[in-house]
Amino acid sequence: MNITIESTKDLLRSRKLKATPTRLEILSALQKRNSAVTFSEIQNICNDTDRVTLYRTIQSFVDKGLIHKAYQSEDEVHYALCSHNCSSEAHFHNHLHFKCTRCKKVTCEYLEEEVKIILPKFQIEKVDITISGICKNCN
Amino acid sequence: MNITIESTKDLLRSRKLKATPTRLEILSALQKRNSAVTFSEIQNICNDTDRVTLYRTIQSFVDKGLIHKAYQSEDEVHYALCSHNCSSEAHFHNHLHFKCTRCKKVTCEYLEEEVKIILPKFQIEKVDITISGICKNCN
DNA sequence: CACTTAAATGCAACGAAGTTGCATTTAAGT
DNA sequence: ACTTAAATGCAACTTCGTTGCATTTAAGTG
Repeated sequence: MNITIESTKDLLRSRKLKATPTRLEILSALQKRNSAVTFSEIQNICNDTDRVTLYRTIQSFVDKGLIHKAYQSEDEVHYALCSHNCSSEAHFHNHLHFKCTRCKKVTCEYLEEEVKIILPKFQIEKVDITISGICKNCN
Repeated sequence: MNITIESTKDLLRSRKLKATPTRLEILSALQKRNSAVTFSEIQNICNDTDRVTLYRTIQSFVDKGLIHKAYQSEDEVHYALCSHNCSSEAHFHNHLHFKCTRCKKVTCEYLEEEVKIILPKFQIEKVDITISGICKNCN
């Protein structure tokens, strides 16, 4: 499926978000790349948009299940596009976030074999896995 | 092995840190509990110590391998005592951080069966696993 | 196409979190 | 007791994120 401006507008509208220039800019930038973005990268993309608007835009995207937070130990929060089956309620699946120490990109990766975590007598609700190392492209 | 004030002082000195009252207070508080602490909890423990000193104390503890950051998605950074084999270089082992949604405590947990994460063509250097749910005590 | 309205934006101000420089104090070795 | 490098406290500052409010705009309606 090709990504057009119209399809991006429709995506926003389907989540009850107005298709404003700033939102289209951020969302299509995210669609074009395969890695997560930080707030400062979003600021660079939208040079003359007020930072308050950007904070609110990110928040609305998270609320509506368009993006999710992909945390990384030492630095900024990274935001990644949600996949299609991502809803507002369930952001985290059996995927993980990989931070490459060489190219610094944060990507969502999916495991062929599901991770088995056994904690007797605990109830597990959410699992976040963050890995750092050298990514496929840099290796 | 019993934990005495003297043994805590020695621990500090063995890492080339002066055994000051504030440091002893924080470190022995950490030794007494089985869960990680946040900065604001440290502030409560050391009421009349300047927050700048607390920031610097935490930093020195992290630098010297006494504590490590145990991140949690939504809230503050939590700090946990390092185990004995923890050095300044290698903070993260095959353990994970568990945040209980009921009692709010963050604890380090160890897996009997090691987690197997297979990412073909990637080089894995560090793995951080954070889990939320209901802990053993609350369950 | 003009009109309406709720949503989105920009601006100013604020608050919280963490940092830096510098003067003073203190732990610990001599 | 003396010395000195390390640790602390204070003041000031930066950065990050938030809130209130006035203005603008997307998108539905006649």
